[in-house]
Amino acid sequence: MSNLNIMKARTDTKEKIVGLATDIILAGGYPSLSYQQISSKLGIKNAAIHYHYPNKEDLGIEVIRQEVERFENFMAAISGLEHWEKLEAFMFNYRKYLENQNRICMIGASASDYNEIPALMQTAATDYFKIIKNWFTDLLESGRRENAFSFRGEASHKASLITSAMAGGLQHARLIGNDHYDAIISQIKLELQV
Amino acid sequence: MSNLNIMKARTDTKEKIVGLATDIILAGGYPSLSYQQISSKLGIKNAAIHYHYPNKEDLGIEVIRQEVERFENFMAAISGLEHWEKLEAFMFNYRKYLENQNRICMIGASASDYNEIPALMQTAATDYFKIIKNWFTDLLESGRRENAFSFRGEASHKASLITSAMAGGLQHARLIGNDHYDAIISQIKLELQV
DNA sequence: TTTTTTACTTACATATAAGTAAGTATATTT
DNA sequence: AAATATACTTACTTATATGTAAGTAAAAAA
Repeated sequence: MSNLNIMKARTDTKEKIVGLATDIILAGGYPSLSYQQISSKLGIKNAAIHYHYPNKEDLGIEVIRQEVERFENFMAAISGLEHWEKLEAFMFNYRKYLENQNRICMIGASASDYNEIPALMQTAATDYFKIIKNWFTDLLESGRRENAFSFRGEASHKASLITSAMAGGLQHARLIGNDHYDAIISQIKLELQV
Repeated sequence: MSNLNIMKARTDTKEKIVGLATDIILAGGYPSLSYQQISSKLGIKNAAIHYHYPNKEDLGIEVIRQEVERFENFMAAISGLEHWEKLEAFMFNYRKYLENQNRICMIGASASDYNEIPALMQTAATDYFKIIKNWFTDLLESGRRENAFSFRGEASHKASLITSAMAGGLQHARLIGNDHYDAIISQIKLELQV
């Protein structure tokens, strides 16, 4: 019991650092992430962050790793749903970024700052996007086979279109409002109807 | 004659600064833009840039202003074309970013760094995107009316989908290769066919 | 109870960023 | 020919960034 609490205290700061770092990256990109912002918000010193994550790259990699982990858990959690339900769940999950002060998704943040992030983050982001794109391709392919979705052309092309439209839509919503994102979602769904 | 040359020399550095700044912003975002990079490439000193553009915001605004100007010239130049030709021209023009070392478009760069750019750049980017989206909406609407395009739903929704997919596609191409962007373009065109 | 580990803080090093003030050579205008 | 404007450079200021080395209090292990 006291052991449990201690374990919690031990990892509390470390977890909070990653949580805040994630937030900052989704709001302003990896280059905008600074030890100052994190330490001041947590009431600790910069060096405390370096203790847990020796350099910024380590922290950035951990942020992406946890994001991938979250998505894998999400995929597992909705694996039993119908095709349309899966699609809706994915879109609903994505829309949360918008509601959280116009955050964008990790893929979009990594891609737009691709030339400014360390090599290991680049490959981690690539791997992450491949997971998402493959998941979406499978969903579209099996959905069409079972007559839940209707669309022309290759499922992988359609998956490219939809994932990039969603990621781009989150970004553009910052410029012209959240309606833009919602319009994209409704258009995607409309065009998948049988 | 000598007057012309002098005029050219007078504005040469200033133009080169904006050109380089544009390139840097499309490659790494506005926060990655530094006076050092520009001055070293042009063989001048940082203060020379401050002479032409007192602060970074002035330079950033001029970059967007010139980008909008270019797009307006482009729209004017292709205004006489057929619907499909206009669409192809727009997509071809966009694809040049990819070929130029995976640059992204100005809208995508502004949107992903939205929280890191000055307020005047934010509104300039918003105005720019509205111009593009309206142009695209008009193209789709008149194209459908004249039976060149076929699609379900509202033209403005379809325009949102396409513009965000293209901007997002440029970014994602950095992660998984240019085929991703080409797949999006071919899917968009396939889905517009009558 | 002594030793060691954990999770920090203090203090500092180093780099790079934007921005400014004052000086200067050349070209242009008067 | 003298005055002025242009397009810079030199030299400096200030702020902020990542990162490191050494010290420390409390908890855990031996």
